[in-house]
Amino acid sequence: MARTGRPRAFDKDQALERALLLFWSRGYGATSVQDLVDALALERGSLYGTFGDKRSFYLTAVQLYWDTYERQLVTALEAGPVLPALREVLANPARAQEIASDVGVPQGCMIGNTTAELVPHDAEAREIVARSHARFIQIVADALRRAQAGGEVTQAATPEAQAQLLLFTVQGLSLVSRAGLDTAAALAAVDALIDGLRA
Amino acid sequence: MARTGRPRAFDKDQALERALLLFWSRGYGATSVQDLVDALALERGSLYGTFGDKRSFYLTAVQLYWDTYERQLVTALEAGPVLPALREVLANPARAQEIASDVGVPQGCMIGNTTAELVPHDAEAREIVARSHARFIQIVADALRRAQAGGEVTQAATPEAQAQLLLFTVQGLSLVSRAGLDTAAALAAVDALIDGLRA
DNA sequence: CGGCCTTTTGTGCACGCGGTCAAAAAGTCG
DNA sequence: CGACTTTTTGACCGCGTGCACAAAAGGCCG
Repeated sequence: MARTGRPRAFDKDQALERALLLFWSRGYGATSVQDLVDALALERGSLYGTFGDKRSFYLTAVQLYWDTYERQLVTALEAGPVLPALREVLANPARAQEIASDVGVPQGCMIGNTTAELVPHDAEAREIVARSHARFIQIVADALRRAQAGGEVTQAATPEAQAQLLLFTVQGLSLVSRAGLDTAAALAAVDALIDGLRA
Repeated sequence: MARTGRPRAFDKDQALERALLLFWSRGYGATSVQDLVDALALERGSLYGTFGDKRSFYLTAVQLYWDTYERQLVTALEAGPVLPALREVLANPARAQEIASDVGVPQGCMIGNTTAELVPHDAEAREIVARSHARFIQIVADALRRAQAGGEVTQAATPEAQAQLLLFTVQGLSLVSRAGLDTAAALAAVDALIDGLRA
């Protein structure tokens, strides 16, 4: 498309990644355009010209966040026993909290943060979030279906119900962790959940 | 203290309740002082004079929210079998979502909303939220301890771990429900969790 | 080399925000 | 009645925001 003209002076992908980190750690409202301008080392006009307004920029970043997360999720579940992998999926945010107690470090799940801050009054954000939820459930339910067939996971509930429960738990864990968390207690709770799924 | 002077022209408690509903449904950032002034039918100065600035006003409302919730929680768990009561505690937000799909109606758990929006950069909010979490765990763990002793609930995990898990789930459920929820699927997930706690 | 197209740069602006203040009003009490 | 206290009222302020725009700059192509 852009066959000619002055070349961009910054790396668009890298700028998006930096913006993702900023939005992730501070949230939408608490991140000002000026913050972005400072952190990305570009000028106001360039930002608007490249990414549109602040809202589109944020939504683009959220989409990138989810795409990255989804890839990791699929990889984690595609081979080996399912329950240990799921245990890791849940344990990760619990441990992340311990490490990243500094300010300015991403906290919680960005999908969850978006749910709380934007979804109630932003239809497009709601769509992105709802789609992410659906994808999570689909991926996890597929894995659980295999695990049920293999005798690893109880058939007391449908894979979909179990996946839905895991979505609730991981979202709740990420959220609660923002208020400070006893890591050991959180891991014990995760174990209790995983044990309840065992056949 | 105020033995004399011009009497207040509005009901303070009622104003706080209305503010609670507004903050609950829109969140902190999306509720402007002007919104409050309009909804409470009082003037700006009266608001600041009575409740302090917007942030204190919000925190007061959150505290009221939690006190009310805690009272209901204690009542629900103090008699009868524990698991059906816990099932209701979890099922309520799932069903609330179905009814309250209109705009302007409270959505999700206000503690969870506060966690996402204020806790990262507000120490006082973090304290309120952390205290609420601790109280929830304490109340639920006490009930679970009784239920374990009575043979209703499995002893495969400690009551504290189980209570922590229930906190994660109820917070996650409330959060996810804001993005729209299949009520039946959510209830199935709740059942899967409760079944996993059964002795 | 010169015209062209695109991005960059930096200023400028209007709006809505949270918050303040001084004067008027409405009670109480001696 | 008149002094005193507290609340009400409504105008007002400074600030930061999201956003637009005009001019300059940089690289491609004929």
